[in-house]
Amino acid sequence: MIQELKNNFGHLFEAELLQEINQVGTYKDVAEGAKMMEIGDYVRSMPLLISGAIKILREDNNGDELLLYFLEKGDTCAMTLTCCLGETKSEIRAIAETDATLIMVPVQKMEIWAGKYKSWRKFVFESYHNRLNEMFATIDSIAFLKMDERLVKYLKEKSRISEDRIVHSTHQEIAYELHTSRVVISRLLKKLENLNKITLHRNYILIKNI
Amino acid sequence: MIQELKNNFGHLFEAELLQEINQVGTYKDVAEGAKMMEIGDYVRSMPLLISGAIKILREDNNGDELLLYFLEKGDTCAMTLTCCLGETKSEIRAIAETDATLIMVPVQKMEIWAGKYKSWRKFVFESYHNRLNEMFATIDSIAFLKMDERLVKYLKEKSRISEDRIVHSTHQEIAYELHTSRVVISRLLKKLENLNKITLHRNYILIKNI
DNA sequence: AGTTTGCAGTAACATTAGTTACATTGTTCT
DNA sequence: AGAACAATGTAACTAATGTTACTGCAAACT
Repeated sequence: MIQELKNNFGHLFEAELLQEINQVGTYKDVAEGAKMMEIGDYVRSMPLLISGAIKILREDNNGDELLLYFLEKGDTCAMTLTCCLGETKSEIRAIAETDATLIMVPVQKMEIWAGKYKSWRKFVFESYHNRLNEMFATIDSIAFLKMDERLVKYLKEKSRISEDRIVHSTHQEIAYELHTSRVVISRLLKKLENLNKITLHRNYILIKNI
Repeated sequence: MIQELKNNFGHLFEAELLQEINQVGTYKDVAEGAKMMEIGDYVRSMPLLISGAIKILREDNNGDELLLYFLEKGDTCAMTLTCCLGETKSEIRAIAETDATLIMVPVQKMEIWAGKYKSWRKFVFESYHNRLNEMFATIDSIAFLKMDERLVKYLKEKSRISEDRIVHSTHQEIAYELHTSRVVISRLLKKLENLNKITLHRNYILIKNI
């Protein structure tokens, strides 16, 4: 198991820290679709993502969802970082986008390592930084783009994340994640199909050249 | 000067750290409207906000702006935190919303203190956490609210930040920050006035009960 | 095979937001 | 005062998005 750890985090952490992570961390496999964190949850351990992808969602008062961003291997969840320390609740929902493997590190270690290892501090800071930048990108999309452009970005990203030219989503699911209605998505997808950029099928979409 | 530092950050930092901050930090006053950071800037020092408020803006390719959030006393700019370490450029613009006072801390200290002082680590982590939460709130507004609701939130926040029931903005300025057109803002403001929630004047708006 | 269910296609319409154009009213400058 | 300018008010229109309602089709179930 230490090998996977080294593959994904070896360039970041020194051998000693890798050892520690391997000792105290527990490996965990999650299946696609599994809910890994819910809004309001208290977090007691920190996940380091070894493989797969996690999608991070936000929800409003009416239960409407919005996709914020994806986490990929080498990432961690910024939310847990201070939830752990600060005893605050999660503001977001995390769901496995694909099957995924992760290492769960106990909360206490996080702060100890932050004092002990410079590389750990760097990792934590950079994680925050990356999450912030993803949030900026998300805000750009919502604020500056129209729905058709957001849809194209969504399809590209979804395809990239799953390493598959087929996006396995229904129109309704896409509508949820972009926070719009199914009819709107169907309409825009049909336009993309007419432009020969995608091909529509039941339950999946083939990405051609977008 | 050490007194102001203690007032705002005394509950966070131990005496020794306060001393260090006071020694290496330089106090700086900025006037309302001053541009404190531009998109693409490299950041070489970290600001701790003593008084006043800073607005943080995002810009798209066409030069259209969007207000992200405000920083208030006791806050710091999350962007600088890793820009300093990572040598990356700023993704945002910072403009003094009111006259403000801040302490500029040299970059190098930031990492040194992170290893040395637990309270500093806590502060930095919490800063990130707060910024992330503000980003969530911003995304909620953009994604889930209609323009009239966003406008009401904006006016409330603006009034709160400046501690003034009068918002000194033109319709055009508001339109920029909410990324819409002046006509739309004028229209919605007029509705709010008809609902007796505000009173419109040239160059300013009186907040009554929103 | 027949029924039920979920997904997708589409028309028709409502609402919200963005755009253009122009009038009106203060302010500032000379 | 008169000219020039900035801010606001409003109408009329367009575009984008959201909503309702109904259709056909495919998969799943009995």
